[in-house]
Amino acid sequence: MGSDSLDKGYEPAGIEEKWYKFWLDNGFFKAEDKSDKKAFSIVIPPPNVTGVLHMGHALNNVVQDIMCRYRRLLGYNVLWMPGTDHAGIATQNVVERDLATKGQTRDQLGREAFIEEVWKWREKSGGAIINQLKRLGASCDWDRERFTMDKGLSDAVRKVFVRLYKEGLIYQGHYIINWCPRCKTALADLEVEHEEEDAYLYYIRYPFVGKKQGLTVATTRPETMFGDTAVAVNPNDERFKDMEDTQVMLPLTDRVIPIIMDDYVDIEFGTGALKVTPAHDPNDFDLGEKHGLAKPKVIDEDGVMLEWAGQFEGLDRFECRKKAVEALKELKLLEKQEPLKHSVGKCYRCQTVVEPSISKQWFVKVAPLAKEAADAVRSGRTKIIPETWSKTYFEWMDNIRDWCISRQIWWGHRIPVWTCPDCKEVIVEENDPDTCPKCNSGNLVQETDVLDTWFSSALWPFSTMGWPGKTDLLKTFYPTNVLVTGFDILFFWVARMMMMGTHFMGDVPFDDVYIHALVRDEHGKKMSKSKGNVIDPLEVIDEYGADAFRFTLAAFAAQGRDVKMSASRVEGYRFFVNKLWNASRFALMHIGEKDTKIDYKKLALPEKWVLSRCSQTALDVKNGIETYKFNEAASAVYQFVWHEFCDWFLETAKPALYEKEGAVKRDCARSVLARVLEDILVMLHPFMPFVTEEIYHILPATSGSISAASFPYSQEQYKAVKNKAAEINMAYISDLISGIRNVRSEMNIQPSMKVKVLVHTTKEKEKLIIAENKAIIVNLATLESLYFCDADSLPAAGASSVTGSSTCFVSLEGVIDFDKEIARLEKELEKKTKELLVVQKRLNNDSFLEKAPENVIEKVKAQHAGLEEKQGKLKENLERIKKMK
RNA sequence: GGGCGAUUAACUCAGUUGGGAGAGUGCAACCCUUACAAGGUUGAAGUCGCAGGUUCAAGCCCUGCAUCGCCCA
Repeated sequence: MGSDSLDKGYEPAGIEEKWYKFWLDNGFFKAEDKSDKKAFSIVIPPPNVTGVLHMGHALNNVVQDIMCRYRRLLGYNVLWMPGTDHAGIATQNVVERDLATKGQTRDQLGREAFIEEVWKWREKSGGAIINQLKRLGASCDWDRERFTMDKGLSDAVRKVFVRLYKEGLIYQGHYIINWCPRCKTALADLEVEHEEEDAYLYYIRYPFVGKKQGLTVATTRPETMFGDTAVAVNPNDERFKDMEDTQVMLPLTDRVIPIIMDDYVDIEFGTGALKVTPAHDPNDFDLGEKHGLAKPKVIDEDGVMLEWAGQFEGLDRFECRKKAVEALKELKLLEKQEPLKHSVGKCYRCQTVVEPSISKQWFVKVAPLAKEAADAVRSGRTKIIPETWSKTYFEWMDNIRDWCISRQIWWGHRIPVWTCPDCKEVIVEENDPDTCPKCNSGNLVQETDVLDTWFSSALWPFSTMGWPGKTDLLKTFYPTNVLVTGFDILFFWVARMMMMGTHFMGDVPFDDVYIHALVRDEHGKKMSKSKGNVIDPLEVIDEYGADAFRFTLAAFAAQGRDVKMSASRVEGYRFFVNKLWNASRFALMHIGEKDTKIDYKKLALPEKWVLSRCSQTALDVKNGIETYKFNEAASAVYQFVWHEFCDWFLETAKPALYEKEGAVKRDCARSVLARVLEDILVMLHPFMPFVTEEIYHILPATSGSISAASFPYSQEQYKAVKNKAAEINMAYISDLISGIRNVRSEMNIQPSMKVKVLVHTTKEKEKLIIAENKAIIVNLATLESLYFCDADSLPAAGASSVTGSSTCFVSLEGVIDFDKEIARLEKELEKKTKELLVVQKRLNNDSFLEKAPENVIEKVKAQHAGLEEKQGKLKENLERIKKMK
């Protein structure tokens, strides 16, 4: 195919859709349940079914896609398991909002009808994110897409619940939990986000019984005072000794409460006296348990004050705070209020301030599970990358609290627990029971709560593969090779998968956990709707193409650092895509179907060099991907393609390609060009799947899809083409050319003007290299002629450039500006002299020579010799030009 | 309060067993040379946060400090 068919610039629109469809139609993303090939598997972190693609998803999935596509190129049987989770609270919120627009509530519908509505919503608009992932190029095995509410996955949830219950690891209890008054459900500790807020610390006097004086307590939450059942002080606090049997009046009520002693109380904070509200504060709850206090609830599920609040009953909790403070002021019981920054817990789904509250909930006893899961990382069975996150993981695992798994919502896995109203028997079974096994009653009542969504997500690595069945898929792909995720769900999800995997599968769910960065805006701020700094990945793809976007993410995905994203950065990589496109366009003007065989004996220096560098780059890409250093892989290939292949190889090959040097050289150049371009496409394919597929199909000697190609350079191939000498010699030639170019530029020689150059060299080897590559030098330095000269016939008026042991004299034909050349040489001489001094200093240091390793000393000596030679030549040239003047 | 991390060129960041400070963008000069002006050539630019210490040698290891960020309580 000729270059006529290729546009001058690469236009991703249309091309991306075409190839994505092609891949799907040809089943390139399908995993085999059983195969002789080596297996590689990843389960996708299931996005919420309500979710839309954001930058975090984009980075997360691009990283996974790079690994999966790379492994396919290596010939692996790859499973990338996709799916979504049912996001209990979030989804229920969405559907309830929908209903509200129609003036309906879920209570009006009733549970069953409501759940039907949710399923309908899911069919219609759920999982939009799946199609958005496809725009990114994600090569998931879509036929296997899973949803946490699917039958199979729900069965797994039941099995796990029942087993944990029977093992005594799930229990029901009356404890203090985090309650969201808007979502009207309990939340796990993790689901509460703490935020610093400006508030007040209120100092309230609780009078001693029958007296005016009293004890002053400090609190940020005066509305909870109605639930106070004690005031606590530290027994070591001098101020309160002898108060053991004293009682105080609870203001605004007619109740009397005791003063208790407990060294939990912080003497320094506030007044040293702590009001104790066991029903609405986790720490107070513990105090209440310890001291046998009553635990009256004063705030209900809607955040409204209950009966115990007396005159304030029926008020919203925050309204009550205001009113209670006013009332205290009037009674002169409010001594003062001070501004205070303190952290307020909010619901992670709706940002409502959570209310700690006592209620009956289901819990998982996590300590035994956490131990197994933590040990798996301690022993190195599962590696967390970057390693520093394992500290965070241990910190949490070692101090873990029981996990509240029941939610008072309807959308989710209903807890498989039934009670018999007749005999009070509790039945926990995988299959719905019809009658009570104890009394045969048929009036069984099922628990109304559902399970936390994370409970089912925790089973994801094996429930998606058919567990509890003993499937081939599990046999082939469990444990998965790696889990890719952001640190924000390290506890929510990774830790819990580790617990469930080790407990139920007897093996960890993944060998590696790769924790990637957060994507922020270009100023490093977290993207958020309220800040208005959100960049929509789909818009970026529309504007710059998925390949450029993917490459940008990979290039910035350095371990342990956040990715700062901006359109201009993506634009930079679109230029790279375009560069590749145009290099290919150029290549296609020259190569044909027959240019597949390289005659290694006939290769010119740049050809040997580019093959050597290409094989090295492939190795660097391989290492980068396999060690999760995607930025290193990306920059290795970027650097090679742009600054070695395009800037040097293509330029050196042009004379041969344009048939100025005969058929043999032309064919050599063609074959190497074809080969290297193909290698480049394959190694770039994991990063830029679309454009590489497009070009691959246009290349004359390729067939089939690039996604089924082989990653270039096996160990043997690498050894065969890796050529250190060629790299050194080519570096010499390019340095020499750059030296001449520098002279031209500094001396203001027009780029189009051809100049004469004489070379004087003291090393036969350099002379040989220069002679062999004369045409290249002439061409790339824009020379009229290039000849050698002897020491006794050095040119009179010319500017000079030193490379190695050779000096190039650029003829300036009487137009030389002596002062300028002198200044130029002096500047360079100064630079080199400085460098030389540093090196000399080291060599003059006896302890360096004595203690440094041999190879380092050798290196420094060689360096010294080189610098000395260069300095000497610069001096000579300077002297000569000064005499000329 | 506990823990983790960051501080390198104007900007964004690389830099792992300690051994001559790098890239991309931006900037300056010149150039539409038959793949690409979304390009090319050349150039300028850094006491590697501060102060000590270990070492022949420190951006890298140790200690302290400063500033910023995140997580947990």
